[in-house]
Formats: sequence, C-alpha cells, structure tokens
Amino acid sequence: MAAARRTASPEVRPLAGEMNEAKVPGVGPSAMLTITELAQEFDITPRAIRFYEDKGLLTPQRAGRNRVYAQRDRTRLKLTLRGKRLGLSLQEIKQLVDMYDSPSDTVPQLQAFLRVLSVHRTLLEQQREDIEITLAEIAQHEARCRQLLAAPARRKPARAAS
Amino acid sequence: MAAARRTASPEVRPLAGEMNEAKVPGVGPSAMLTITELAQEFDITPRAIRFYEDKGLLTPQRAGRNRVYAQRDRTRLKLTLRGKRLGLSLQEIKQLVDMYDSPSDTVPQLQAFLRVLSVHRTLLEQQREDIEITLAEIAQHEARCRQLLAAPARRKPARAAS
DNA sequence: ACATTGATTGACGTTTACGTCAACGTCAGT
DNA sequence: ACTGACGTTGACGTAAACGTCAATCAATGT
Repeated sequence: MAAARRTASPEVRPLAGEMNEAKVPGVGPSAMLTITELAQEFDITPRAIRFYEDKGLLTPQRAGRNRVYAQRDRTRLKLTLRGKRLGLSLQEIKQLVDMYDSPSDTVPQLQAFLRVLSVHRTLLEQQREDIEITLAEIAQHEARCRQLLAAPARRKPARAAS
Repeated sequence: MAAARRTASPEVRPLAGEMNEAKVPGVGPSAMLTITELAQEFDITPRAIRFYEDKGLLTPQRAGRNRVYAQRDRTRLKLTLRGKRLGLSLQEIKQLVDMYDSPSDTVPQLQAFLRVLSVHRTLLEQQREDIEITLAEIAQHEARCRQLLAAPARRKPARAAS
C-alpha cells in the first residue's frame, strides 16, 4: 500500500555514478529532499519549484536525473515565497536573492547593491504604510459591523419563517 | 498650439441631452474629471481605468458618450491602487470595496462581511511581518555594504588604470 | 518479468492585467 | 468644411506564473 517508503534513507542514493564526484561534498548534515518533499514542506507544487529553477531562483544538485534539494535551496525558496507574498516578481526576487548570497566584493558592485536595496526598502516602507492604513480601516469596519450586530435587528431579521 | 484648453470649465458640459436628467444631481462641488485627467492624477493609463470599469471597480457617469468621474470613483480608484500595491487581485479588491460602500444591513450580510474582513486582516498581518523581517534584513545588508565600502579596498579597486 | 510509483522533459493551455492598434465619433478652432 | 486632439468601442497581443497533459525513465515491490 505504498507505506513507509521514503523515510529519509541515510545514503543519499547510490546512483549509477557517471561523472560526479566533485559534487555531493559533506552531504551529511542538512537533510536532502526530493522535489515533492520540498513541495509539501512549502505547500506548493513540484511544477512551481521547477519553474523557479527555470527562472534561476533554484539550482539543485542532481542524483542522476533527479533533483536533490539541500539547505541552500530551501533558504532561497523561503525567500522566494516571502518575496511573492510581498508582491515582488520572480525576476525582482532573483535580483535580490542573488545579491544576498553572492560575495559582491568590488566597489561598483557594492554600490549597485546599495541602490537596489534602497529601492526595495523604499517600496517596502510604502507598503507597510498601505498596510497600516488598511488595517486601521478594517478595524473600523469590524467595529461598525459588530455594533450593528449587537443592536436589535430592525430590518429583515433573516426571514426566520416566524 | 492646443494651450489653455481644459482648465476645468464651470459648466460640466452642455451635452446634447437625450435622456439624462435623473443623473448629474448636484454636480457642483466635487470636481468632475475626464478619463485622462483621472489617469494623470493617479499616474496610470486611461486603458487601465477602462479595464477597472470593465471589472466593476468603477462606474462613472456619462456625459453623452464620454465618461465623467466624480469623488466616489476617485475614492474607489484610490482603494483599488492601494489594493494592487498590496498584491490583491482586482477581483479581491472589488469584493472588499463593494462591501465597503454598500450598506450591508442584514445579519448574514454583516457576518459574511466580518468573515471577509477577518481573512484580509490575517493576510495583511502576515504581510506586515514579512515586511518587518525583510526590512531588517535589508538594513543588515546595507550596514555590511557600507562597512565594506568604508574599509580600504583590498581586492580589485575597480581597475583604475593606475 | 512486470506493474506500480515517482521523477523528468516538452509542449501547450490558462488567468490576470493590462498594452496596442484600428476604426470611428465629436467638438473646438480656423 | 476641414483638421486635430481627445474619447469610445472592439479586437487582438503580451508578459508573468504557473496548470495540465503526454511520453519516457528508473528504481522497487511482488
């Protein structure tokens, strides 16, 4: 009945080694995942994950043909989804995430980084304001609603077939 | 040279009256706008405004064939754009905005309203958290960058052809 | 040996939110 | 009467972000 199957085998998988060896270094600590496992963890579809890879947001290792995800990818995926929740496009997200985990040592690179950061900071601050305003409005509406519900129903008491 | 043309004429426009009269009530106070004027005010295209109308977000009056926008539409458009900045779909925005300015007097209606509000509040609170986290990260990265820029350039000082 | 289960690639479909273009109307100025 | 400048209604195009097959492998259980 397809039970007790995955259970995180200690060996990552034998895989008919062809020309890998520089890859899969320590491998031990940070729980390697298959694509569907990763998908379940973040409640998205494998298709979405492959799509993100296509866009350069993820670059998983391979165990033969299959993708294998380590901590780095999980982190990037986490950042990606957070970016999405904030309304960023995948392209923008890539731009940010790439800068985040690339050293960026030259002066012009650092300056460019700062410019990008500044833009996003401004954007996020604007968004935070929008959110505060909207939350305040929602609170008002909720208060009004509860007030109306507390009052004796004057009009149309839900046609209770009295 | 097409200069001094618009300038907000006091009369809204004579318009070859065909069957309007119930419309255009007070008309006086709240500055009626054409579609391009409204577009300029919010820095969007007329096409977008027509699209929002198509989706039921705006319902401007007409001066003959032409659309005429009053305060109500400006308010709804403002809410619409704010919703967009928060990543809501036009459909969701319509749902919210419609509830906002319709009386909603029956008990089930009020309860439904409260449910919708609660959902959006939860969502916005989540988003606010995402934003706080991201802003904190950005601040860290900015600090690191400035630190690196302040330090004497050890590597690749931009190849200044010394 | 064979069927099942999960992964892969490729290709096409879909939804959202407009952009773009065409064809037409219309009012103001000359 | 003619010309712009703006406005209107279709209709089609497009970019983003996946969804949905289909065909194909590959490791596994029985």
